[in-house]
Amino acid sequence: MVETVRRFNRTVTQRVGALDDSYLARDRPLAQSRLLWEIGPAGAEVAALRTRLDLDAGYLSRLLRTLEGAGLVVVGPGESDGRVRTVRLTDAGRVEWHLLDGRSDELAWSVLAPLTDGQRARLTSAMAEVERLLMASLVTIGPCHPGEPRARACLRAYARELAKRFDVGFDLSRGGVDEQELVPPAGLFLVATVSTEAVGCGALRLPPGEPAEIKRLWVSASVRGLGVGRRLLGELERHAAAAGATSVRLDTNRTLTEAMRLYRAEGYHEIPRYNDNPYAHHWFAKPLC
Amino acid sequence: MVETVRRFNRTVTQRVGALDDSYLARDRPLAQSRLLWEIGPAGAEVAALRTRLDLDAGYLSRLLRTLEGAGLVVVGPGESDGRVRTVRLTDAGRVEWHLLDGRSDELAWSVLAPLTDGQRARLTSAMAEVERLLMASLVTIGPCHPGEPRARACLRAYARELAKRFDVGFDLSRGGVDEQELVPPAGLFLVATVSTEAVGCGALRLPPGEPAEIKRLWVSASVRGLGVGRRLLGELERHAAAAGATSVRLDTNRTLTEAMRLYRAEGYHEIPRYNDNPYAHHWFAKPLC
DNA sequence: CATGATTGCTGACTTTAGTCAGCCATTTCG
DNA sequence: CGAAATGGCTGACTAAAGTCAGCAATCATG
Repeated sequence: MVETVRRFNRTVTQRVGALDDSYLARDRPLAQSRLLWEIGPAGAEVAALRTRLDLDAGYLSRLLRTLEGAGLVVVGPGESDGRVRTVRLTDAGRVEWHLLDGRSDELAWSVLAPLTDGQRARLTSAMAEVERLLMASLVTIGPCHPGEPRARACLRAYARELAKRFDVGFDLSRGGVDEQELVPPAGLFLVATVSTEAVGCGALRLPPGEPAEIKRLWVSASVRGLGVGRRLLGELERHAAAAGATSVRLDTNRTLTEAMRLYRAEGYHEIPRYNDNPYAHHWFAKPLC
Repeated sequence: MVETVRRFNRTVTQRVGALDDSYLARDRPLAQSRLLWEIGPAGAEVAALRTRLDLDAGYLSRLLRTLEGAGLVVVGPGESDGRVRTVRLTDAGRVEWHLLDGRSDELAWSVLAPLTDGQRARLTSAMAEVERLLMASLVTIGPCHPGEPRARACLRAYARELAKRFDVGFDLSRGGVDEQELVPPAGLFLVATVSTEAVGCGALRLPPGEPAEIKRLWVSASVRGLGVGRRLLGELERHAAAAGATSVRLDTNRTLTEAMRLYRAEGYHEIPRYNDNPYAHHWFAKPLC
């Protein structure tokens, strides 16, 4: 199995990667093309680009200056936060972007073209499988101080999503969870990351004299369905058990049906209301062995 | 389908590629590590490294000088051809190579580790499938003057292989094929390549007044079983038909059983001896529609 | 043995990529 | 309000990657 993975890494990653890069880097340096592509017709925030492409702030700034100099993008002030700047493609930039997009299509087609129909179907389904499983295995889960940027990014995304899904909106500060409660030994905050991007989180409170409680369980849409939520939940439970808890409990909103499915599948059962969280409709608990 | 291939290229190629590179490039620059790895415990010829890694001759030379300076390799004279130099790892180089090898194993295992047994099995079989089909689709077939380096490399490999397989050895010059006969309009020489490496060839003679003849059909062991021989044969037949030939014929040695299987599968039937090729035991022909 | 092709090496570059410290503007928090 | 944190920009770097022309050794061939 290890041998298969190694062969795959060697041939596929190297060869296809090189081909891909050479297609992208035809008119301008690779980093510029990649950045231009990543900005996209919808525009993007500079901070988001930095984490997605894992670039040094100075280097990114310089790249943006070059693209701006070439008349391909404009960097303007952010919408809500004046420090976060947003990049948009100009008309010329949009033309370039479509050119890159076309090349990407062309490259993809050149892979499919020499194959028979049957081979094509087998190749694409195998590719989808590899991508899915690889993504799942590239997710690493580890503890993180809730004040760290990665944790903050998760909590922001968590709040943004709940605000969108709840009929009444959502305000993180009304959750009644103090940051200090999520630092060992009083609790734990876990973050799931893919390369440098945070794609999920989960928190555990260990209030003395009360059962352990799970809060802030969130998984980014980009990795949903790969078992990340399950892994986060399991890690939190393991930590709670190690700290001596005999059970964990949690609350949830009626709109979060996937979450409730997960809880039930993992052995949680519904219990009566145990707090006055204004956003909660259901309360669950699970005994720890 | 195109969308699937694009997603695959984007996520897998980028992310795994970057991870792979960061593992390799821990103690020394990436290019040096890659080169060291490619040399391997068995050593390699400089010319072979250049085509495999697609490097500039000057750059490669410099990289070798650096590795030599670090006491990891020794560059010595070639065996048969005094111009082609061979690189071998020193004891220190072998240690480094094993370190890289170990890291590669480690990386592969880190991909498998977070998955369940079932997921692992699915991932590795999907990887093998992708690799196979991708390799097949990255093979490009095109005409090439038989004097070009790529063609010469193929013919050398062809001769080397036949010399190994025939009981009586093999001498290309006794084949009775003149280079000029394989240049349009008198004939055709096709080469199959993956990125810059030649992995197969096939030749067509169109002697006036005689049936067309296929010669020098060879496929590198690295891509055998992916239909490259079939594609080469088909291209040659198509060219022969376009040139007005109504049939093609060829001869082969009794030790080349896979080749004979291919010929029969493609509609060739055995015919009586039509030439005095000292290496031939069987003669085949196929009518062209 | 003279000639031309092949192979590799070296010097002298240019371009890309990446890093780090310091600065300023904006926002958040006490 | 002031202090601290955050986000981005610039200058001044270093290192790596890649290119090109010219040279020397070796080999194939007439």
